[in-house]
Amino acid sequence: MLDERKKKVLQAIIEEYINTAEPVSSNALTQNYGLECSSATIRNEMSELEKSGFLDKTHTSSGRIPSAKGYRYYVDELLNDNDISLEEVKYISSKLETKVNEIEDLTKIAANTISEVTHYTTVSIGPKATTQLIEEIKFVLLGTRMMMAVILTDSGLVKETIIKFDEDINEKQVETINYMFNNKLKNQPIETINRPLEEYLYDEMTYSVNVIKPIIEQIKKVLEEDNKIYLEGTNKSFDLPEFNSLEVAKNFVNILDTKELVADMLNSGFAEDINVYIGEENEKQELKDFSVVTFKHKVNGKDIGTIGIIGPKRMDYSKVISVMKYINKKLNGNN
Amino acid sequence: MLDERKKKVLQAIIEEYINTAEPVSSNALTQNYGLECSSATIRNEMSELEKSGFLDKTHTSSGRIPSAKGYRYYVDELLNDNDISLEEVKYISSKLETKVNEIEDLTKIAANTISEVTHYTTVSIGPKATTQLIEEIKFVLLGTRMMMAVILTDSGLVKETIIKFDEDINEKQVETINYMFNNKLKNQPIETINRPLEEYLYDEMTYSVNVIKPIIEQIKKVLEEDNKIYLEGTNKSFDLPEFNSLEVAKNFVNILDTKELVADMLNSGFAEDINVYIGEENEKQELKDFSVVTFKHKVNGKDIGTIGIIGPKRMDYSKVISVMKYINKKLNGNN
DNA sequence: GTTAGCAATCAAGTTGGAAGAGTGCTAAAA
DNA sequence: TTTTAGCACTCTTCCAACTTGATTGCTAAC
Repeated sequence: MLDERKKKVLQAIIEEYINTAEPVSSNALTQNYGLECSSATIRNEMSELEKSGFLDKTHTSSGRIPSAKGYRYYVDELLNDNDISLEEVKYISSKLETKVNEIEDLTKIAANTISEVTHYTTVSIGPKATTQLIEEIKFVLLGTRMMMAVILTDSGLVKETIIKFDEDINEKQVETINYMFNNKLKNQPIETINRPLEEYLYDEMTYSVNVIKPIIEQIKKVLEEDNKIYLEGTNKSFDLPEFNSLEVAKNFVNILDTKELVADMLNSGFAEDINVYIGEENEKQELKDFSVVTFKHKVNGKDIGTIGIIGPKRMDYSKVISVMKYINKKLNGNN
Repeated sequence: MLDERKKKVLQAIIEEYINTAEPVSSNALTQNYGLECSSATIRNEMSELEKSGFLDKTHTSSGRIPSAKGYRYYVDELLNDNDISLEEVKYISSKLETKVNEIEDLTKIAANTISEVTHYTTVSIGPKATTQLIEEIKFVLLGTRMMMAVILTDSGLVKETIIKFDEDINEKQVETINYMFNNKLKNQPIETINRPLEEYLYDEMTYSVNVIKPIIEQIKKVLEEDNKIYLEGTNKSFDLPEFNSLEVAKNFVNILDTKELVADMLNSGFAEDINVYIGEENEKQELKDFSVVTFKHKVNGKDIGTIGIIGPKRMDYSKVISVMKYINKKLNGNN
């Protein structure tokens, strides 16, 4: 589709623009990109790349900037997905070796690492519990009218919640509840919790609806609720030249403040891939001036969490994708 | 110190400036503030207020803006701390009636409510566990090498943490650990956990250091760590005219991104009061262009959480303080 | 003590070049 | 046929001069 030199020119323009955030002139490319021709020739190539829609101009006599189509071609065909230095590899490895007790902390550490290495803002979210199996469910009495339920899923996710009662509960009851719920739910998919209330009561008439009902309701609530979203390096974005525009800065803060938007953004990608959404490719209008790169990381074949970068369309896709690939590999390797 | 008319003029200037964010001219005050005199007289008063340090000018022929001293006088002497409408009272009451299972959720809801009513950004943090008594401590086995510890404090705070072991643990051991730790720590202040390792082992030699040590370490860690900080309405600040300055916006994002700074800010206030820090009154340099208002809310005489507003020095102190007082009262009442 | 009137001050917006960066086109060279 | 040099043209950016309008401070009269 594009001949070799056009590819080279396009790649050079995109990389120069990523570095400088300024429209790229034909002259700028003759200096450092090893294109064996004059600026006039490059101008001709640029003109044709513009006609084919890979480049845009801000005004008649300006240099070129990549179009959405240009970025897309770059991401699909031209980028180097191993753009990661030895120092970065070392830094990432040491960060990921941090001992964690909860699997969600791993996601947070990975998101923080990505933000540190790429200098972009990252967002992350834990896994939806609903995709998993209940491995174990435990109840602990706290005081006399309060109980904690701890649910362990097959991929090591731990969810806990407090349940309050209108009547006193004793240790004996808790023991039976423990037995009963594990009996019904152990190694079952999460939605098993939705069985009719009567089924819980059928075997164990000893316990009143007043006890069973709040337990089920609260467990359902905590398993179905969206996970918390963690932001890392919000301020890093504010060092980018794009953020000299107040409108851009404000949109960005609005996006990060809208948790549902961020959650949708993170949940929409395909599980197997690194997902790249460039500008208008984002489903959400609000994101049209930004690029988003996300990936879900897995342990034992189960989704553990999703991490995303929100940055300018002029994002360093090579670096971002390289780092994400490396981290993804490391996380899977580290089981 | 200030005669009645000067007070009136100062109050009028501050309130006008809070509303408009523009330097206030002598003319502007003759319109709406019921000062029975001409602009020339007001100019004379303004001139004297400036000499005493209550007002500043941005340049020789500009209107006046309040100085830090002016704001301080306003907060201490002039403001109306019952500046709250019936709608707001209703809204707040309904929000605070939300049923919560964890006491920290109450802090979050209150912070969110304050942000909604005042249109400023709020930050909130849970109580430091270290100020409380351990009411109960429970251990639950998860799998074979993982345990969850749940600690309940006397003010109803629940902390939980996961502990991993290098050797298998059985239910019998968990039972004894439960007994042993409750025996040593129940109704004790949190720092009791710091007793020498040998003391734990003295009575119960059955358990190896390999089991006891990670438990103690992890519990200490989780009790001592700073609570999560929650932000509400970050984007609300970006609608303020002050945030048309990129520098201000950037500083603001940097502040919110620095969790330690926000935590210090929230933890520094006095427990009994609503604390107001105007501009340079803030301990932290970074906050010198902002005002911070914080309060700790209590239940049963124990600190439950701290909520703060970060906004421009031109903050609507009347509204903010009125709302905080009302919420504080409500939270204590609702126990 | 208060006020009207007016000169002085200063920010902010407007205008009009001048400078500079970059393109597009043409015609010559390879 | 492809590449290149040269040059006119376009458009942004910067800056200085000027205009406008808001507001004060002062003075003299009320």
